[in-house]
Amino acid sequence: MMISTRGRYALRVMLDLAMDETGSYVPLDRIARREGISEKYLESILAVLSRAGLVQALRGKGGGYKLSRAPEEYPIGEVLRLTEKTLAPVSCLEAGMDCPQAAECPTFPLWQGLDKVIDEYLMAHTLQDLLPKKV
Amino acid sequence: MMISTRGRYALRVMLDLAMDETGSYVPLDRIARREGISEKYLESILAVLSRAGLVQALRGKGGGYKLSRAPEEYPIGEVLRLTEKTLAPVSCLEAGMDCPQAAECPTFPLWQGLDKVIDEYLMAHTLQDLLPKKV
DNA sequence: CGTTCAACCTTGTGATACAGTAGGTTTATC
DNA sequence: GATAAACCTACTGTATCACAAGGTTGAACG
Repeated sequence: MMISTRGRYALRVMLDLAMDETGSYVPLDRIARREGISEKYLESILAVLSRAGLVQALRGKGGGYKLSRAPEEYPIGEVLRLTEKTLAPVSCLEAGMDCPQAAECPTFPLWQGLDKVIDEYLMAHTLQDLLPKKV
Repeated sequence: MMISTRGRYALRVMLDLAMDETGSYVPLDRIARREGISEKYLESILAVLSRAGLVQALRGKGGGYKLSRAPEEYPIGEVLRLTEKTLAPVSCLEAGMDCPQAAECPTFPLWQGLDKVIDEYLMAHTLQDLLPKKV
Protein backbone atom coordinates (compact mmCIF):
# COMPACT_ATOMS: atom_id res chain seq x y z
CA MET A 1 0.00 0.00 0.00
CA MET A 2 1.19 3.49 -0.64
CA ILE A 3 0.23 5.43 2.48
CA SER A 4 1.62 3.97 5.66
CA THR A 5 0.61 4.29 9.28
CA ARG A 6 2.93 7.25 9.50
CA GLY A 7 0.98 9.34 7.04
CA ARG A 8 -2.36 8.26 8.39
CA TYR A 9 -1.30 9.19 11.91
CA ALA A 10 -0.11 12.56 10.70
CA LEU A 11 -3.48 13.25 9.17
CA ARG A 12 -5.34 12.16 12.28
CA VAL A 13 -3.16 14.34 14.46
CA MET A 14 -3.77 17.36 12.29
CA LEU A 15 -7.49 16.70 12.52
CA ASP A 16 -7.20 16.25 16.25
CA LEU A 17 -5.57 19.64 16.57
CA ALA A 18 -8.12 21.19 14.23
CA MET A 19 -10.92 19.96 16.46
CA ASP A 20 -9.30 21.41 19.54
CA GLU A 21 -11.31 24.56 20.04
CA THR A 22 -9.20 26.35 22.63
CA GLY A 23 -6.45 27.56 20.32
CA SER A 24 -3.82 26.94 22.95
CA TYR A 25 -0.97 24.45 22.76
CA VAL A 26 -1.80 20.75 23.14
CA PRO A 27 0.95 18.55 24.63
CA LEU A 28 2.07 15.41 22.85
CA ASP A 29 0.91 12.96 25.47
CA ARG A 30 -2.63 14.27 25.32
CA ILE A 31 -2.81 13.90 21.54
CA ALA A 32 -1.32 10.42 21.79
CA ARG A 33 -3.87 9.37 24.36
CA ARG A 34 -6.82 10.82 22.47
CA GLU A 35 -5.76 9.16 19.24
CA GLY A 36 -4.49 5.95 20.75
CA ILE A 37 -1.05 6.31 19.16
CA SER A 38 2.32 5.45 20.66
CA GLU A 39 3.79 8.58 22.21
CA LYS A 40 7.31 8.02 21.00
CA TYR A 41 6.29 7.25 17.47
CA LEU A 42 3.98 10.21 17.32
CA GLU A 43 6.83 12.39 18.49
CA SER A 44 8.85 11.65 15.39
CA ILE A 45 5.88 12.51 13.22
CA LEU A 46 5.15 15.79 14.94
CA ALA A 47 8.81 16.71 14.69
CA VAL A 48 8.51 16.64 10.91
CA LEU A 49 5.27 18.60 10.88
CA SER A 50 6.81 21.15 13.19
CA ARG A 51 10.02 21.57 11.21
CA ALA A 52 7.98 22.12 8.07
CA GLY A 53 5.89 24.75 9.80
CA LEU A 54 2.55 22.94 9.53
CA VAL A 55 2.23 23.10 13.29
CA GLN A 56 3.67 25.46 15.83
CA ALA A 57 5.51 23.95 18.77
CA LEU A 58 6.22 25.43 22.18
CA ARG A 59 8.59 23.89 24.66
CA GLY A 60 8.41 23.79 28.40
CA LYS A 61 5.51 24.03 30.79
CA GLY A 62 2.23 24.84 29.10
CA GLY A 63 3.79 23.95 25.79
CA GLY A 64 2.69 21.57 23.07
CA TYR A 65 1.54 21.84 19.48
CA LYS A 66 -1.10 23.77 17.58
CA LEU A 67 -2.01 24.42 13.96
CA SER A 68 -0.36 27.38 12.31
CA ARG A 69 -3.10 27.93 9.73
CA ALA A 70 -6.84 27.46 9.34
CA PRO A 71 -7.97 23.91 8.53
CA GLU A 72 -9.10 24.80 5.03
CA GLU A 73 -5.57 25.93 4.20
CA TYR A 74 -4.10 22.45 4.56
CA PRO A 75 -4.48 20.30 1.48
CA ILE A 76 -4.35 16.65 2.51
CA GLY A 77 -1.61 16.06 -0.01
CA GLU A 78 0.67 18.51 1.74
CA VAL A 79 0.41 16.68 5.04
CA LEU A 80 0.99 13.29 3.45
CA ARG A 81 3.87 14.39 1.28
CA LEU A 82 5.78 15.39 4.38
CA THR A 83 5.33 12.22 6.32
CA GLU A 84 5.49 9.67 3.54
CA LYS A 85 8.73 8.98 1.79
CA THR A 86 6.94 9.46 -1.48
CA LEU A 87 3.43 9.61 -2.88
CA ALA A 88 4.50 8.38 -6.29
CA PRO A 89 2.68 5.17 -7.24
CA VAL A 90 5.82 3.73 -8.87
CA SER A 91 9.52 4.24 -8.24
CA CYS A 92 10.00 5.49 -11.80
CA LEU A 93 8.37 8.74 -10.72
CA GLU A 94 10.24 9.27 -7.48
CA ALA A 95 12.29 12.34 -6.75
CA GLY A 96 15.78 11.89 -8.19
CA MET A 97 14.80 9.03 -10.44
CA ASP A 98 14.51 10.26 -14.03
CA CYS A 99 14.59 6.83 -15.64
CA PRO A 100 16.67 7.17 -18.82
CA GLN A 101 14.37 4.77 -20.66
CA ALA A 102 11.26 6.75 -19.82
CA ALA A 103 11.00 8.13 -23.34
CA GLU A 104 10.61 4.75 -25.01
CA CYS A 105 8.89 2.96 -22.11
CA PRO A 106 5.34 2.10 -23.17
CA THR A 107 4.09 2.06 -19.58
CA PHE A 108 5.51 5.38 -18.47
CA PRO A 109 2.57 7.55 -19.57
CA LEU A 110 0.25 5.26 -17.64
CA TRP A 111 2.14 5.90 -14.41
CA GLN A 112 2.24 9.61 -15.06
CA GLY A 113 -1.52 9.60 -15.50
CA LEU A 114 -2.03 7.62 -12.33
CA ASP A 115 0.22 9.94 -10.40
CA LYS A 116 -1.74 12.91 -11.66
CA VAL A 117 -5.07 11.41 -10.67
CA ILE A 118 -3.82 10.69 -7.16
CA ASP A 119 -2.20 14.07 -6.72
CA GLU A 120 -5.25 15.93 -7.90
CA TYR A 121 -7.46 14.01 -5.54
CA LEU A 122 -5.25 14.61 -2.52
CA MET A 123 -4.69 18.28 -3.27
CA ALA A 124 -8.41 18.90 -3.86
CA HIS A 125 -9.34 18.03 -0.27
CA THR A 126 -8.33 19.92 2.84
CA LEU A 127 -8.46 19.22 6.55
CA GLN A 128 -11.68 21.20 6.67
CA ASP A 129 -13.41 18.65 4.45
CA LEU A 130 -12.70 15.91 6.95
CA LEU A 131 -13.94 17.74 10.02
CA PRO A 132 -17.28 16.53 11.31
CA LYS A 133 -19.69 19.31 10.44
CA LYS A 134 -21.51 20.76 13.37
CA VAL A 135 -25.01 21.74 12.36
CA MET B 1 5.21 3.54 -3.53
CA MET B 2 2.26 1.34 -4.20
CA ILE B 3 3.15 -0.59 -7.35
CA SER B 4 6.38 -2.52 -7.11
CA THR B 5 8.78 -3.83 -9.69
CA ARG B 6 6.78 -7.01 -9.70
CA GLY B 7 3.62 -5.38 -11.02
CA ARG B 8 5.51 -3.21 -13.48
CA TYR B 9 7.32 -6.23 -14.85
CA ALA B 10 4.04 -8.10 -15.20
CA LEU B 11 2.60 -5.28 -17.23
CA ARG B 12 5.66 -5.04 -19.45
CA VAL B 13 5.61 -8.75 -20.07
CA MET B 14 1.96 -8.68 -21.05
CA LEU B 15 2.75 -5.87 -23.47
CA ASP B 16 5.72 -7.78 -24.78
CA LEU B 17 3.50 -10.74 -25.55
CA ALA B 18 0.86 -8.47 -27.06
CA MET B 19 3.42 -7.07 -29.48
CA ASP B 20 4.50 -10.51 -30.54
CA GLU B 21 2.74 -10.91 -33.86
CA THR B 22 3.27 -14.59 -34.51
CA GLY B 23 0.65 -15.92 -32.11
CA SER B 24 2.88 -18.83 -31.14
CA TYR B 25 4.38 -19.50 -27.74
CA VAL B 26 7.25 -17.31 -26.58
CA PRO B 27 9.74 -18.94 -24.19
CA LEU B 28 10.63 -17.30 -20.90
CA ASP B 29 14.27 -16.64 -21.67
CA ARG B 30 13.38 -14.70 -24.80
CA ILE B 31 10.94 -12.44 -22.94
CA ALA B 32 13.48 -11.93 -20.19
CA ARG B 33 16.17 -10.97 -22.66
CA ARG B 34 13.92 -8.61 -24.60
CA GLU B 35 12.73 -6.88 -21.46
CA GLY B 36 16.00 -6.99 -19.57
CA ILE B 37 14.48 -8.75 -16.59
CA SER B 38 16.04 -11.49 -14.45
CA GLU B 39 14.89 -14.84 -15.81
CA LYS B 40 14.28 -16.45 -12.47
CA TYR B 41 12.36 -13.52 -11.08
CA LEU B 42 10.25 -13.25 -14.19
CA GLU B 43 9.45 -16.92 -13.88
CA SER B 44 7.67 -16.38 -10.59
CA ILE B 45 5.63 -13.57 -12.12
CA LEU B 46 4.60 -15.56 -15.17
CA ALA B 47 3.62 -18.45 -12.92
CA VAL B 48 0.99 -16.24 -11.32
CA LEU B 49 -0.28 -14.91 -14.62
CA SER B 50 -0.47 -18.43 -15.96
CA ARG B 51 -2.30 -19.88 -12.96
CA ALA B 52 -4.86 -17.07 -13.22
CA GLY B 53 -5.36 -17.78 -16.89
CA LEU B 54 -4.17 -14.41 -18.19
CA VAL B 55 -1.59 -16.20 -20.28
CA GLN B 56 -1.47 -19.70 -21.71
CA ALA B 57 1.62 -21.75 -21.00
CA LEU B 58 2.98 -24.72 -22.88
CA ARG B 59 5.76 -26.94 -21.55
CA GLY B 60 8.48 -28.71 -23.41
CA LYS B 61 10.20 -28.00 -26.66
CA GLY B 62 8.54 -25.23 -28.65
CA GLY B 63 6.68 -24.17 -25.53
CA GLY B 64 6.44 -20.83 -23.77
CA TYR B 65 3.75 -18.30 -23.05
CA LYS B 66 1.14 -16.40 -25.01
CA LEU B 67 -1.86 -14.21 -24.28
CA SER B 68 -5.16 -15.96 -23.88
CA ARG B 69 -7.28 -12.96 -24.90
CA ALA B 70 -7.09 -9.91 -27.13
CA PRO B 71 -5.13 -6.96 -25.70
CA GLU B 72 -8.20 -4.78 -25.31
CA GLU B 73 -9.74 -7.37 -23.02
CA TYR B 74 -7.09 -6.91 -20.32
CA PRO B 75 -7.77 -4.01 -18.01
CA ILE B 76 -4.48 -2.85 -16.48
CA GLY B 77 -5.99 -3.17 -13.04
CA GLU B 78 -6.55 -6.89 -13.52
CA VAL B 79 -2.90 -7.53 -14.30
CA LEU B 80 -1.69 -5.47 -11.37
CA ARG B 81 -4.14 -6.88 -8.88
CA LEU B 82 -2.71 -10.33 -9.50
CA THR B 83 0.92 -9.47 -9.08
CA GLU B 84 0.70 -6.89 -6.32
CA LYS B 85 -0.19 -7.93 -2.82
CA THR B 86 -2.77 -5.19 -2.80
CA LEU B 87 -3.73 -2.08 -4.73
CA ALA B 88 -5.36 -0.45 -1.71
CA PRO B 89 -3.70 2.90 -0.90
CA VAL B 90 -4.00 2.25 2.86
CA SER B 91 -4.04 -0.91 4.93
CA CYS B 92 -7.48 0.01 6.31
CA LEU B 93 -8.91 -1.01 2.94
CA GLU B 94 -7.07 -4.27 2.47
CA ALA B 95 -8.79 -7.61 2.01
CA GLY B 96 -9.62 -9.04 5.43
CA MET B 97 -9.18 -5.77 7.27
CA ASP B 98 -12.58 -4.31 8.10
CA CYS B 99 -11.33 -1.84 10.69
CA PRO B 100 -13.92 -1.80 13.48
CA GLN B 101 -13.47 1.92 13.95
CA ALA B 102 -14.12 2.70 10.31
CA ALA B 103 -17.58 4.04 11.07
CA GLU B 104 -16.38 6.85 13.34
CA CYS B 105 -12.99 7.40 11.68
CA PRO B 106 -12.98 10.86 10.08
CA THR B 107 -10.35 9.89 7.53
CA PHE B 108 -11.97 6.68 6.31
CA PRO B 109 -14.14 8.26 3.59
CA LEU B 110 -11.07 9.99 2.21
CA TRP B 111 -9.30 6.67 1.71
CA GLN B 112 -12.37 5.12 0.17
CA GLY B 113 -12.51 7.97 -2.30
CA LEU B 114 -8.84 7.65 -3.14
CA ASP B 115 -9.20 3.92 -3.65
CA LYS B 116 -12.10 4.49 -6.00
CA VAL B 117 -10.20 7.05 -8.06
CA ILE B 118 -7.24 4.70 -8.44
CA ASP B 119 -9.36 1.69 -9.26
CA GLU B 120 -11.38 3.54 -11.85
CA TYR B 121 -8.24 4.79 -13.53
CA LEU B 122 -6.63 1.37 -13.69
CA MET B 123 -9.74 -0.41 -14.86
CA ALA B 124 -10.44 2.19 -17.53
CA HIS B 125 -7.24 1.42 -19.43
CA THR B 126 -6.38 -1.82 -21.18
CA LEU B 127 -3.24 -3.30 -22.65
CA GLN B 128 -4.40 -2.07 -26.03
CA ASP B 129 -4.12 1.55 -24.87
CA LEU B 130 -0.43 1.08 -24.13
CA LEU B 131 0.52 -0.53 -27.40
CA PRO B 132 2.42 1.72 -29.75
CA LYS B 133 -0.06 2.53 -32.49
CA LYS B 134 1.07 1.52 -35.94
CA VAL B 135 -0.14 4.10 -38.43
C1' DC C 1 17.13 29.99 41.47
C1' DG C 2 15.55 25.56 41.02
C1' DT C 3 11.92 22.43 39.87
C1' DT C 4 8.86 20.74 36.55
C1' DC C 5 6.89 20.02 32.20
C1' DA C 6 7.37 19.27 27.57
C1' DA C 7 9.59 19.41 23.02
C1' DC C 8 13.86 17.83 20.83
C1' DC C 9 17.58 14.51 19.40
C1' DT C 10 20.08 10.05 18.71
C1' DT C 11 20.15 5.27 18.60
C1' DG C 12 18.52 0.50 18.55
C1' DT C 13 15.26 -3.43 17.22
C1' DG C 14 12.00 -6.96 15.58
C1' DA C 15 9.06 -7.96 11.78
C1' DT C 16 7.97 -7.89 7.14
C1' DA C 17 8.18 -7.40 2.09
C1' DC C 18 10.91 -6.94 -2.01
C1' DA C 19 14.06 -8.47 -5.57
C1' DG C 20 16.63 -11.82 -6.87
C1' DT C 21 19.24 -16.58 -6.72
C1' DA C 22 19.89 -21.70 -6.80
C1' DG C 23 18.77 -26.16 -7.96
C1' DG C 24 15.95 -29.74 -8.93
C1' DT C 25 11.39 -31.99 -11.26
C1' DT C 26 8.04 -32.66 -14.71
C1' DT C 27 6.32 -32.50 -19.42
C1' DA C 28 6.33 -31.96 -24.28
C1' DT C 29 8.67 -32.44 -28.90
C1' DC C 30 11.89 -34.28 -32.20
C1' DG D 1 16.33 -40.89 -25.43
C1' DA D 2 18.05 -36.28 -25.79
C1' DT D 3 16.62 -31.65 -25.46
C1' DA D 4 13.90 -27.60 -24.38
C1' DA D 5 10.96 -25.61 -21.76
C1' DA D 6 7.66 -24.70 -17.80
C1' DC D 7 7.07 -25.73 -12.93
C1' DC D 8 8.14 -26.00 -7.83
C1' DT D 9 10.55 -25.26 -3.32
C1' DA D 10 13.61 -22.92 -0.61
C1' DC D 11 17.10 -19.51 0.51
C1' DT D 12 19.28 -14.66 1.02
C1' DG D 13 20.53 -9.78 1.36
C1' DT D 14 18.57 -5.25 1.70
C1' DA D 15 15.44 -1.81 3.11
C1' DT D 16 11.54 0.09 5.37
C1' DC D 17 8.12 0.30 9.04
C1' DA D 18 6.51 0.86 13.57
C1' DC D 19 8.01 1.36 17.53
C1' DA D 20 11.07 1.74 22.19
C1' DA D 21 14.73 3.83 25.31
C1' DG D 22 17.20 7.37 27.12
C1' DG D 23 19.23 11.60 27.42
C1' DT D 24 19.30 17.08 26.35
C1' DT D 25 17.49 21.60 25.84
C1' DG D 26 14.28 25.18 26.73
C1' DA D 27 10.22 27.62 28.76
C1' DA D 28 7.26 28.73 32.66
C1' DC D 29 6.25 29.09 37.61
C1' DG D 30 6.85 28.96 42.56
